[in-house]
Amino acid sequence: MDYHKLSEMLYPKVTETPESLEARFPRRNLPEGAKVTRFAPSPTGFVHMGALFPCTVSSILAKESGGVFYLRIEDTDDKRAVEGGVEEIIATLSDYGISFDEGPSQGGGYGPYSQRARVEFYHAYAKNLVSRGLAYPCFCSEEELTHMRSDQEAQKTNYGYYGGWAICRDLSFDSIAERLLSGASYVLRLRASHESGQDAGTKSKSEPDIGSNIMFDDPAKGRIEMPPNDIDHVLLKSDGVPTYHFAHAVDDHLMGTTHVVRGDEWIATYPLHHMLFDLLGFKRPKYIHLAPLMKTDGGGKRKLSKRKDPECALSWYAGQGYPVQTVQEYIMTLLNSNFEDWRRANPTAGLRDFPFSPKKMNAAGALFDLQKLDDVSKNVVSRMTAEEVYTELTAWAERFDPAFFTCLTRDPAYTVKTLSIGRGGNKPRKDFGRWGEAKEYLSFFFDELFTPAAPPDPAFCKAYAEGYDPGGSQEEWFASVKALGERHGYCPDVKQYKSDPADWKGSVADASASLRLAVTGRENSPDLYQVMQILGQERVIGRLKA
RNA sequence: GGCCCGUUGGUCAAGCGGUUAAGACUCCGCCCUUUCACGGCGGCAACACGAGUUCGAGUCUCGUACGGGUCACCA
Repeated sequence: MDYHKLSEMLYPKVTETPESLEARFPRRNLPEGAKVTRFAPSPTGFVHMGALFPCTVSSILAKESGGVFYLRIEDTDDKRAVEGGVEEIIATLSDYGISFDEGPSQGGGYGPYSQRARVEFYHAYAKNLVSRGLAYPCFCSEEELTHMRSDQEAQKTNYGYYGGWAICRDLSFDSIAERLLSGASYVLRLRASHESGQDAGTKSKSEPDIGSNIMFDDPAKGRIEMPPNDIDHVLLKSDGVPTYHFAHAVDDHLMGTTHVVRGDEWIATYPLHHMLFDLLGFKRPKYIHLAPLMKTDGGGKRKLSKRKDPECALSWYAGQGYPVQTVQEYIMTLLNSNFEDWRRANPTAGLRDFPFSPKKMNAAGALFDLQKLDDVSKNVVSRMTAEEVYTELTAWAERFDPAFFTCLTRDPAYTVKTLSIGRGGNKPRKDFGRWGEAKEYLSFFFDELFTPAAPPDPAFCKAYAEGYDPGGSQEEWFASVKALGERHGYCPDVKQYKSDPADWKGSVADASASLRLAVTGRENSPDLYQVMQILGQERVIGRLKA
């Protein structure tokens, strides 16, 4: 077989060669240790949790090493493309603090940055492989492949196009030429081995190829050892567009990627990638495989699903009113086990300052825990200033709760005051973590949201209202609560009350509880004195007497 | 079915041959406190199972069970 002649027949118009491409895309000139990483989504427009994880890791790895992080659109499957999807992806990631050094919108020296625009590159390498006898056209139809699969199942042999099952592997030149002339469609397959078909297909299982296994070291998973690839995988689909595998090899080589971060569902295809890089003469990148996010379902765990789980979509967090920073912090918490400790030690430090370590990543899939997310969020919100909360809260309300938005923005200074209670200092309040929760928390500050509740001791409330003096200090204020409470049968000293409860109706704590319920309509509220100050004399007295 | 990965309290998660097996979330108790929170202190609660290697195993090896992934002209 004259493979060179075959390659010319298959790709007569291809003018680029591996040599010309190597010359066009020289190795990146970067400092020692700089990592080049990428985010490579399909242009569906959606970024989901499962994608944000590897994306975050890639971004961090590049940034902290002074390397390059770029966006590459994997649009080889035209069924998935969505209008405006790329812009949507960029905008979403920008919200989450992730930006690219190179990509389809801003360009860069290693583009184009979408795979459809790179087809000639793949063909140059494909032609080269064919001319070296390492790839061949396959004319099998979908039906034939389906039959093959069921035969393999019946024979309990491994599935796939390999060895003796690879019927197009040894087609003669004339036979290929004839089919091409008749316009038959074909895919280009890798010739995974040169063994004669029969041997490979019937190799005895009791004689494994000891020592021929390939291995790689994954920082997250440790050393992984697998048998080498023996499947004649498809390299170019019948429309000439590459499969993920082939595009991965060509693109990541040409674009100088040093570290590939991806989900661990890709581990199974590693042997193919290993083989492709070797055959093409490329230096293999380092791989970091991340375990999938899990969630409890019924009794067991399962992978977080794009289709079934709303919390998989990033938009869900926006709708619930989780600050972006919460999601970022939570991702870091799941990604690196020492992040929480670091955060406690550095409560105000920026996320970028965290020393991320790929080795600290967990090998097993983490369970996505909404309760934990709430806790993280409360901490995040408690560290914000009242003005920051105001800005984010109103932005959320404008989109998701217009009525609430109207309340909040009617008097911005007033709203900021309500948000200031218990904020700042070493022990900030942690009343809410989601903007959706803030409405409930703030309800009594706005008359249209206020729901009155009957206090246990209306007489006391009324008496208190009669003598209410809004001008006093906090100390004077609570001295007056104690004094009036005592006259109504409430012990001014909680400890004394506890040791001798029989003599009293309750303690000053119960007196306060009555006032709180009357003024706020709730058993929980921030510091009552400050609440009353903000509400103003008229509203306080009105509610106490109601 | 083949191949690969995983399994420490309810959840997340340290641990790398010798530890009283960290810490966080949840829950419970106590303290602080005018209230509500915050905070502090304490408690409940774990190495999937079985062999082996070793003076000694959560840590190494093998097997079993369970969970997950993958085996497309999808990525």
